[in-house]
Amino acid sequence: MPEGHTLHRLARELVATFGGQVVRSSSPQGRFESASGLDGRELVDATAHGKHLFVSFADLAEQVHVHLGLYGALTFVPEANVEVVGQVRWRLSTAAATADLRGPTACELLNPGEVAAIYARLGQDPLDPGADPSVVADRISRSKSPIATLLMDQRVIAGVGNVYRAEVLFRQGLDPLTAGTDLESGSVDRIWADLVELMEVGVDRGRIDTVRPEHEPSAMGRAPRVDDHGGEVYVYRRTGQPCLVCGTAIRTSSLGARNLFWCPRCQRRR
DNA sequence: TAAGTATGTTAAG
DNA sequence: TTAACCTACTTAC
Repeated sequence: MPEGHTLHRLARELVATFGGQVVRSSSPQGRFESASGLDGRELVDATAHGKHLFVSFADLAEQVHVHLGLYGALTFVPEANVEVVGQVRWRLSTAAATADLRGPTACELLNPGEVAAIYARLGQDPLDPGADPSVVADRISRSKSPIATLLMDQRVIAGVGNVYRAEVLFRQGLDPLTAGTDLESGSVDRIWADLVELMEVGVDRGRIDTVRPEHEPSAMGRAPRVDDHGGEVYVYRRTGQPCLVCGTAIRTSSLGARNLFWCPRCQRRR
């Protein structure tokens, strides 16, 4: 679930569900000690940058910082008095709704300086309308690291995870191991534009769909297929299966302890 | 019941 | 580069 689009969607849902309302706040699991200090306060706003979520309350300078990590989740139920199931780090609720946070890497109350420090170390977010893609292009064009590594580096681009990385490289026809310095001019701009498009779709749908209409399995005479992660993709976790465009078996390897997926025929070094 | 897996990040070696 | 961490779910034994 948690690449950048997920956090932006959750920020939107938090505002829609609790914005401007006095909320109950608790930590059923007990591991978010600041939760009780937020009880009875008005939730003012929730924003996301990259994979980080920030929640603010009336008359409180500190903000709650949430990072979902690999398997954290924030789920909403349109009811009050919901039974606690499993490990719930933070629960927000009103008479009309309950939100439960499970398994986050981070759930902490941060002062303005600490929040600023997180923003300072993050790169441009494709989902931020004010983002400056030229900063990203400069940085990538000067790096010898593989484009696959650079795309996942949150200091360069904030919010891209393993699925968007694999999919945008396929859509751009790029070999994942191409060095940043070897990318032809304009490549990074096309990657950025594609990420903006794909991630905006991700926020709207709550899933990662990257397959163009002409390559949909249904359009190719095959049955529709949706991966466990909940979207329709070209290469992510499709190891050994035929490429939706050329039929070549999708390959996988490990790069920096993360799984890499690509089509050896459609994705060439240039 | 245990092991393995996952869309992530940090700190230790 | 490796291990550790946070949780739920699937698969193996």
